[in-house]
Amino acid sequence: MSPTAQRPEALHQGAGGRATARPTLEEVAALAGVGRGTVSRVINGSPRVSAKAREAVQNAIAELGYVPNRAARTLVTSRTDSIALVVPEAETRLFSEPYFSDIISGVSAELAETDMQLLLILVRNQRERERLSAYLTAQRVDGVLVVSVHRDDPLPALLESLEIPSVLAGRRGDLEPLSYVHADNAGGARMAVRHLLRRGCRQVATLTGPLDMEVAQARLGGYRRALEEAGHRYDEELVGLADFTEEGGRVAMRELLERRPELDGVFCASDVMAAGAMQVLRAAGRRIPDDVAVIGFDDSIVARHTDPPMTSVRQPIEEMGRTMARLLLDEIAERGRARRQVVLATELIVRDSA
Amino acid sequence: MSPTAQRPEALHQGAGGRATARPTLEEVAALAGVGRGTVSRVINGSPRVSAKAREAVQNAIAELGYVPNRAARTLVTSRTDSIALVVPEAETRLFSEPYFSDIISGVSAELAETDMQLLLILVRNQRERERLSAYLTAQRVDGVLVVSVHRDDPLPALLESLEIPSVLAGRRGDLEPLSYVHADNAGGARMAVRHLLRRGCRQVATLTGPLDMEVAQARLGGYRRALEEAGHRYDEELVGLADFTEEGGRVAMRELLERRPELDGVFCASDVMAAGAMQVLRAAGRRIPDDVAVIGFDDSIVARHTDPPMTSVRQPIEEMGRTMARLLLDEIAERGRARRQVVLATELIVRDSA
DNA sequence: GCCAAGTGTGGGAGCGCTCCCACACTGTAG
DNA sequence: CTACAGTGTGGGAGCGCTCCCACACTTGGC
Repeated sequence: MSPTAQRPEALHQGAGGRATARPTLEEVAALAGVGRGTVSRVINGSPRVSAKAREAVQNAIAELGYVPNRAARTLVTSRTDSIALVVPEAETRLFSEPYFSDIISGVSAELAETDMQLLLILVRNQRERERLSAYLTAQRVDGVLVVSVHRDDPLPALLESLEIPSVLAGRRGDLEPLSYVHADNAGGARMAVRHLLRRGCRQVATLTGPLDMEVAQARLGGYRRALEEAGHRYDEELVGLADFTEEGGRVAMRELLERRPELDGVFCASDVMAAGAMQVLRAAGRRIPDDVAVIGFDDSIVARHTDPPMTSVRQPIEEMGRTMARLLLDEIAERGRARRQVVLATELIVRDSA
Repeated sequence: MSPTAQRPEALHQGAGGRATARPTLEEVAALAGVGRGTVSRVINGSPRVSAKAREAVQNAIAELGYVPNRAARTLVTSRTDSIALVVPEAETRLFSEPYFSDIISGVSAELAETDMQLLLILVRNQRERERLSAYLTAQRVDGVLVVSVHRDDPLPALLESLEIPSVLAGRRGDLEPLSYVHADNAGGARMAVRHLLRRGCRQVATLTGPLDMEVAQARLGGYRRALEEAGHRYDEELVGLADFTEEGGRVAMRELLERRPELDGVFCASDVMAAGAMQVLRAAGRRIPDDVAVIGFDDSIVARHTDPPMTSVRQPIEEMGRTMARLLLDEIAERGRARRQVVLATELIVRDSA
């Protein structure tokens, strides 16, 4: 039996193109003339290794092209060196599209320096929720990133009780016990509404997201605060309850227009809602921004393509992804460290709709 | 020493909330009154188990809440039960945004039934390319899905030589040796151009993507074919070379307009290019679609928000993701099976721009 | 000169699985 | 009755690592 035929599934192409078995710690140790323990110490950066031994090992590693076997390491340490990014399916659509890929991009950028791998888990129904629980209970990841949370989402509580390091994008409420990163939604909303007031709007309405999400609440809160600071009364009739979607924006805008035909400004809690609202306004014969000024939220690709181009609040999404990853890595490295909260600034991008 | 203090990192919350060590095969075997081998056979669905033994094992598994340890299994089988989705960073932006999340969504839907996990790998520079090679060489995944390929991309060749099961979204050229799934780009383009001709356009131009990508070539090919089938001459002056981006679309459209002011139709190989082109056309005083009809490709979110709403070619992206996953699972299950190619139909979504 | 503490090292044990060999039982043919 | 194939089963070996104990060798203080 030829040596290469023994375990065909464990072969790989060596540097020379020859099929060779993957080298093990043992082989590295033999080549370097040291014991397994020393090689392991070198690989894991232990300081208790002499310079001479370290060099010999490093040479051997380079020569053999040795790469540690992750499964073997996981088996003994029960670390997995991987983290999960959990995305409730609905969210990939609900959020403006770049949100999703920018978060991923930020997370992945931050992880690039480590040898953590990123697992993507979409949860689209109850069954998959349960699978996720089993998955997490079975400790198959070192930590969890959750892309968005509703107030009654059972996942954060699960994470809390399992004591798995985790970081949320957004929070459930003011007293979120888990670590989270979020944009300054209230501040962004406030900025937007102040902009509307400054340009002379007297009757500023708002289109909200689903109020079981803290983001939606915060944006509504910022709207209210800006109005009250400017001495306006907060008027519930100017608040259109919607759901972040384009169609929702259209419906709510129509109602708003019926209720308060005199409105001259709308702050929308998402760009797509704003796009829907703009269609309705235009259909109703209102000029934008002259009759009604409109501001969106997210500064997504849609904002640049509406007519007129939309003024919108931008949140630093990629930065949020990076920060989430960073917090999570810290929490994994230092189990039981205090949970942390990070708020990132938003920015008003002024275009032509307001 | 209390039993629970022995290996604190290997504890988990049992059903009752009590911290218990994760059960192992051995414990299941003991409870079921059988040997380790029998439990293993039950778990892996071997037919060589008596009904009685199988039932006893299944009860024990349920009672203990046993979940196999993946690392241990990987260590001996050298299967990893995970596949990688490789995304060249640039592409997450280049493609219309839903593309990315729809592919993921399709892949993940198909994987939901299996216990494969999805690893996401973004490659943003040369260094990460090399890390990816090392990663693949170290056999850390059972298969690879590649989101898009350029003609000179070294990755497919690497996958080929490593003989790792893999499926591409798109292909490098006609003779792609790897399995791939792609939309009928040529057919979609042809459909779009025929639509333009049918509505009376006499001078139909096109804006292409980067011609080192097969998608771009195919869409250009479809454009050409439709013209020639209708008895028109293929005129290079009507071809604007661009790069799928909005800014590229603007630039190319301006040049086209200068070269051929009489043009009355444009087929654009992406929606965002079409959006850019529409801006330029409007700035030049052309009415859409009356003076110039415009068609995009992708039917992305942008298409619904341009003014007027854009006619566009839709590709079944989620279905592509599903199909890719399915082909890959087959290839993993049956090593060395023939590579397969799947072409999915495209569809023309008619709105107001043409 | 001795002991104590500190350093670097080798290698056994063991993580939780799958693989496979050996063996005990069937049942059927000779 | 023996022989033999077929079925179901138990458990040893071993995957490649980390952990940790034991040991050799150094150094410094008395």
